[in-house]
Amino acid sequence: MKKGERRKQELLDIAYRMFITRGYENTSIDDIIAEAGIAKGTYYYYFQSKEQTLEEVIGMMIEKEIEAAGSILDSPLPVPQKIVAIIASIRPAPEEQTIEGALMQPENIIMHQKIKRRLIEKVVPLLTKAAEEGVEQGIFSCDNIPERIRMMLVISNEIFDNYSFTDRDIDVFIDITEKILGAKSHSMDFIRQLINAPSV
Amino acid sequence: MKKGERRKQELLDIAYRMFITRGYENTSIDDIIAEAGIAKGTYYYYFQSKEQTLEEVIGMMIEKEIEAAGSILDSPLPVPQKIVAIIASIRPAPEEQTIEGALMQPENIIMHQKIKRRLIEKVVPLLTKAAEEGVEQGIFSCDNIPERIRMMLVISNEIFDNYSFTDRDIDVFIDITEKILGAKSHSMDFIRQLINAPSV
DNA sequence: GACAAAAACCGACTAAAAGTCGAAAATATA
DNA sequence: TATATTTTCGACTTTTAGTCGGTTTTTGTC
Repeated sequence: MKKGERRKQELLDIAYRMFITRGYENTSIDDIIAEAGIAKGTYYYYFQSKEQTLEEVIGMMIEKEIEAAGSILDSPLPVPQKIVAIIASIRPAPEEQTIEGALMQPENIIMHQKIKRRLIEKVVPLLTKAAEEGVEQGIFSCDNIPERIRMMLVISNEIFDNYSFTDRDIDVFIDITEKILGAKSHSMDFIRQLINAPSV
Repeated sequence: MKKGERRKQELLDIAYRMFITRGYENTSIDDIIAEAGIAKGTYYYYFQSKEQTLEEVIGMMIEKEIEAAGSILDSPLPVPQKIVAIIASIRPAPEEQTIEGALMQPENIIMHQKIKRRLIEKVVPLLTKAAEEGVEQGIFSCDNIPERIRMMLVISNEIFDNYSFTDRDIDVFIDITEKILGAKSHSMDFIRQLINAPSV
């Protein structure tokens, strides 16, 4: 009764790899089962549909990212750095965005979109905690924290994922972030360094 | 040499209607040609692919919406009202969102996403003009206006399109909008009425 | 170890849909 | 009328998701 679990995981791994390399739409079930060396029927023994597979693959990705975000939350970083680090951590990992740039490609809108949605749902509570900490410390000053956090996430997603952003975008993002949370002006300028530096 | 144009328009109209009612994914070429009473070959005489049809259908929609937005821009409304009215006007028309709610349904992510992208590109310049007017009048105070406008649009899209939003979302949206543009606090409270009232 | 039940696996088959193509019909042009 | 151009036709190909009845393998039980 354990073999099944292993097989399913194997299939999920293959699907994951293929989805992010060639894209969800460009990956056929036949591709997956060829790679796994199994028959159609076996595949459908483990999954109800291709879309359900996607759903589970995304679940896997999210889990990992949330885990990473959680450990940042528990770290001893200053609150603003924590928040920014968490936002940065939920950005698709390099291998997920660079391999043929599949994740952002137009043919992968669906996958990309689904990831974003589910990630936001999961991350809002974490960031809310961090922001509340900031309010207690007097660094931030605002109400309706979860709603504000969600809007921050929406902005950072759209700006940094979809468009080639400029320095002015960053300036505006920093300004807005400070104002959304009621932080002191320029207190989050450090974001600029984070963005400019690590793009190797 | 005119019959072709009419036929193409006819097909675009049918495609438009079907895409927004049953969704892009759920509409087959066969559906479209059955409705039009023509053969496959004829369809492909006018369109290279299904996706190109979608692209052109979206083009049609955008055109109309931009036209409406443009006339708002030229109206004698106060600047803040102008901006909000334009943002409201680019929201999918009632017939586009309510018929089976197809536009927002998960199976229509692609279409929805494409519309949003292209609409933002087109609307940013218009709203930028309005906002600049506001700065000249001393109602707003900010730099990097196009970038700020884009972020406003991103927020309003995400919040109002995708989730069932709450009163707190609206409060936060108003607050953020004021701060993004550097408007006086509570100067944009009128947004609340617009949202609560006209949902008939 | 025998054996039955459950789990895992197989692959030919179906169905739906996008897109192709060569030829026919309609229309314009000379 | 003859010819060229535009428009239309529909059978055909290809690709892909998903089904199904049957077979093999694994597992628990006596």
